[in-house]
Amino acid sequence: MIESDSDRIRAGTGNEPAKLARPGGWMGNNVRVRFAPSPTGYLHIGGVRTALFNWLYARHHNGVFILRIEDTDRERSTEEAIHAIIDGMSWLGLNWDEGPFRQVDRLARYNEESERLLSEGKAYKCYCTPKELEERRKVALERKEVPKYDRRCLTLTPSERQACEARGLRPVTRFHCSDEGVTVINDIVKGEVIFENKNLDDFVMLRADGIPTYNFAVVVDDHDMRISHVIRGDDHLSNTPRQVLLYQALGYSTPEFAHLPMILGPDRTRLSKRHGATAIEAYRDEGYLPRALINYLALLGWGYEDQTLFTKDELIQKFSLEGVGKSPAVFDPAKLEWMNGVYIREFSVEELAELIKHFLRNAGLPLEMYEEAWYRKLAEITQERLTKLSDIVGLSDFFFHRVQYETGAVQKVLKKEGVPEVLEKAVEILSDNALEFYSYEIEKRLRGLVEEMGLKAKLVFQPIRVAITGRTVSPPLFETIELLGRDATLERLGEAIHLLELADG
RNA sequence: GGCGCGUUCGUCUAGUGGCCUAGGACACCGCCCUCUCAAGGCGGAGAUCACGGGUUCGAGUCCCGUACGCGCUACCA
Repeated sequence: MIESDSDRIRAGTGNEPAKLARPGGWMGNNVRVRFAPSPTGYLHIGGVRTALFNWLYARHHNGVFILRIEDTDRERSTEEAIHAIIDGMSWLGLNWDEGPFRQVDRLARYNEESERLLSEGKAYKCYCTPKELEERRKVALERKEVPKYDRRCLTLTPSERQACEARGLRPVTRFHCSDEGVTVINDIVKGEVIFENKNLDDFVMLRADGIPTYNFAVVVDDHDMRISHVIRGDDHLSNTPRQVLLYQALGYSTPEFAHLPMILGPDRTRLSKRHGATAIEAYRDEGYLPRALINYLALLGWGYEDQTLFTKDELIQKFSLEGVGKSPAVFDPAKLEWMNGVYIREFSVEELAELIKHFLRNAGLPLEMYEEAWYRKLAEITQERLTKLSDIVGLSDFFFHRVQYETGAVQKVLKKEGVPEVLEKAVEILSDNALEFYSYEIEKRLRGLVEEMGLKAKLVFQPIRVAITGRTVSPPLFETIELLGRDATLERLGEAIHLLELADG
């Protein structure tokens, strides 16, 4: 999907507006949507959900999905974050048709539109310093007044302006909002929302260094990129009237808006770093599957009848903005885990074996100890026990190194009456060369032992399990023995017997 | 403070005026299966649809108010 990150990122470079492909005219539709993250941190769950809804909407309508990096915050934007976004989207299979565009590459274009507004008297230069602004805001707040910019620079005379310039003050450009009337947003998910213009103030559209602020850049970009539907988090709803006013001032037609409800943490505040792993990479590293993440995230804010499991194609086919709910959703890791397990169980053993090896390798285990076929068997016996792929490590690391007894396992299982005898008999059985070392044969013989000793099966199998795995919980015993191999099994049994003798003496 | 949005089982949701004595999924509990853990099967508990008023023959569904939560109110996005 990505030919070369750097090439892609440069796609919008130049002093001219980025070249934008024509809409997919052959289908006769013009749905063009975008995901526009700011690269100020990693790609998080909330962002992915927004990206996903945009992507689904585009794919459902055979439209165009655009990736745009909103990097106008020069302080906090990083190249690293841009790569994290690109990698994350690629990994999830949320492929984009145009971009990634970067706003820093389009500075000349914002400036051009800003000049136009300036010359039409719809915007003005403001020389107030951040410090002064901050001070006035504080005072207003103390007096319980609404902290609004007082427009003192709106009426600056040319000579006053010159005086400011002479003092070395670098102006920002403010958009002049009308106090009259109302701005109505017809939001696809929220419905009609009415804002009184008098509650808006003259916000900064171009900073002193010529870099646009969000509200301005987003409008120019969405227009230039001919975005038909702006689908984004509803934290942007309150900003929408400012943008609509800009659309009108610039003579642009407005797109459709669809504001998605937020994703919340368990404390019901917007999901963030504070809530633990929210970076998409963290989920990838823990062994969550893209299809599980996508399925789960699709259900956060959207639903389709009673269905909970969806393939990507079904999602594309069934998704609609009308099906998006209005209220925020709490992110539930437990349900994601369950769903991930469901998808893990759908893999063939060949597929799962490959995935599993990757995680074992990352854990530093010596993969070369075993052959291909061995890993397929491992996959087979662990498949229904995995909820995340990384679980494979804790479930099977004992195959790769000496037994480390789990705390309590020895006391609870091994140091019980009759255990040495059980283990010794097991050694006897398993060292019999007439025994073909396959789980089925092993099971037959060991069950014979159970019968012979007249014990409950558990009392025979649990000691053996602890002896060879060090744990009270493991994959099925007979398969585990087969996979461990005769030598290692006998060795471990022997060690356990020895351990018990020492304890006795 | 102002403005905006939201409110159905613990969680995600179905529900668009009568089919709702409110359905499904996760989580939880019990039973079955069973060498452990899972997976699977069966069953259970869990929501006076935030609260209060209306409209209507009839409201979770429409209207108004209140409460609570969240968001915006930056030379962040």
